[in-house]
Amino acid sequence: MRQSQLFTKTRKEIPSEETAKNAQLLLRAGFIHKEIAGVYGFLPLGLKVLNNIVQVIREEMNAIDGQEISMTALQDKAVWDKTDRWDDKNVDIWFKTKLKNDSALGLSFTHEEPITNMMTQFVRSYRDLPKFVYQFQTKFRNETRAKSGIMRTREFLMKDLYSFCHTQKEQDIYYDRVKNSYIKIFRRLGLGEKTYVTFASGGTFSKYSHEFQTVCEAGEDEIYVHDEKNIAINKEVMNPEVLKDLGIDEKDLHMEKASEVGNIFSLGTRFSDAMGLSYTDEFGEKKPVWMGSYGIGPARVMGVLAETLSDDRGMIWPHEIAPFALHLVSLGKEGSDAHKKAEEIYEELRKHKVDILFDDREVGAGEKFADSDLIGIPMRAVVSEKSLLAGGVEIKERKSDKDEIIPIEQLIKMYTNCCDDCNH
RNA sequence: CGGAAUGUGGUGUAACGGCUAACAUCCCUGGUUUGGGACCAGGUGACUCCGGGUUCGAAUCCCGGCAUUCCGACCA
Repeated sequence: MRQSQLFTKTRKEIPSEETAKNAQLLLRAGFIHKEIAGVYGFLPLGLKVLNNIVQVIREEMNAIDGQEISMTALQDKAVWDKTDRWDDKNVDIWFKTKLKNDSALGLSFTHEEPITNMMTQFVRSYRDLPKFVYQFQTKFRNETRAKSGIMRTREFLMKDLYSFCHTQKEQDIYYDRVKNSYIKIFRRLGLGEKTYVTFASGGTFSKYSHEFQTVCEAGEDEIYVHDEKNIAINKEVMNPEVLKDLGIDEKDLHMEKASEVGNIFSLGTRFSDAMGLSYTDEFGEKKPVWMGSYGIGPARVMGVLAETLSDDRGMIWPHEIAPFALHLVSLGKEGSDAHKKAEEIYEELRKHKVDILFDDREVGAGEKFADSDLIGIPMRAVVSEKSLLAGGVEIKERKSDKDEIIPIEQLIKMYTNCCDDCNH
């Protein structure tokens, strides 16, 4: 895409009302737009990043036999009455509204009830199980206090996966598959080294659940990290019993602030019992369905990336989720040889469907470099008279200070000869 | 939900209770410049968050809202 066509602009100054680093950076770079406190929209660059995060998650969900659907945001009170989660005494974050005829409606804050209710229409026999269903869907939570930019908001995208199994054992096996899938996802999202499988409260139906916590100053949680075992314990459940269960010595732990980017839960039969979701087994006996639910917040992931993968000049996106594969910067004046060369490179790469941002604007070099660093595309290629004289284009990784001149053909090859091993 | 701070052109800031609300940036015109937000000249843009009150006079003081941010509580 041509940068001259982008409707968003970068800012030099930080909006004074934002103090969270992720919000400051993403607003300055033109990735997000704040509507009200805790409610953010995504602009072209930000939406590309969000969609890339979603795509990584989608691929991994499909890899563990997930089937993608989309449930509704508007919710029927009657369904939620069955688990007693409509009552404000039990769930105090509902946004509630009404139809013209006064029927009560709610805006979804999660989907256990409606999806379990829906599955009663499709699950009858043991032959119908197991099934794994997921979606990317907007959740609404009337938080008493939104905070930390896009990391704790009132309206946000969530990937929620639900598993429906014959037995507890089958459910436990799938739970482990999801856990491994999540580890892979956060590695692909560039957060692998900082994200820990964290023991947390399991609620009513299991001793523990697992949270995926990314070490991050802006995080709301406190976790105790065990470096050798590469796991952590949430402060909420930190006690001698947990240490004993995990065979861990307290002195090997160190406390870190962290942000919860994902969690996985065994739900037992709580929801299937309440909604009447059961199956008939091979002996004609009626059995409850065992369930689990598994969440990841893609927008929060984006916030955590902004917090952890950035420097004083701007963002440093990981390859797989960067808004573009390459930032092509032309320093030549319109009509100059350098500019013409840049145009040629842009068209050539576009022909090969390489997703690049082309800075074709008529502004000073300094401004282009500053914007390029702020936007944070992993690779920058500068075309100028100077670079052409030196033999081609100057390429530089965003995360590095070293640049290098390479022939134009080599640049084209880098982005068009893609193989399984490369990240372009 | 308890506590605190802050609301002034699009953005960032300034202005003793007293002149036409100032400066920078952004934006527009023209010129110059082209490897780290460069320079010159001119120009547009604000009922100072809203509603009351005090005063000869309010951006400034008082009261009430609303909004934003932070701390705390809350977060199957």
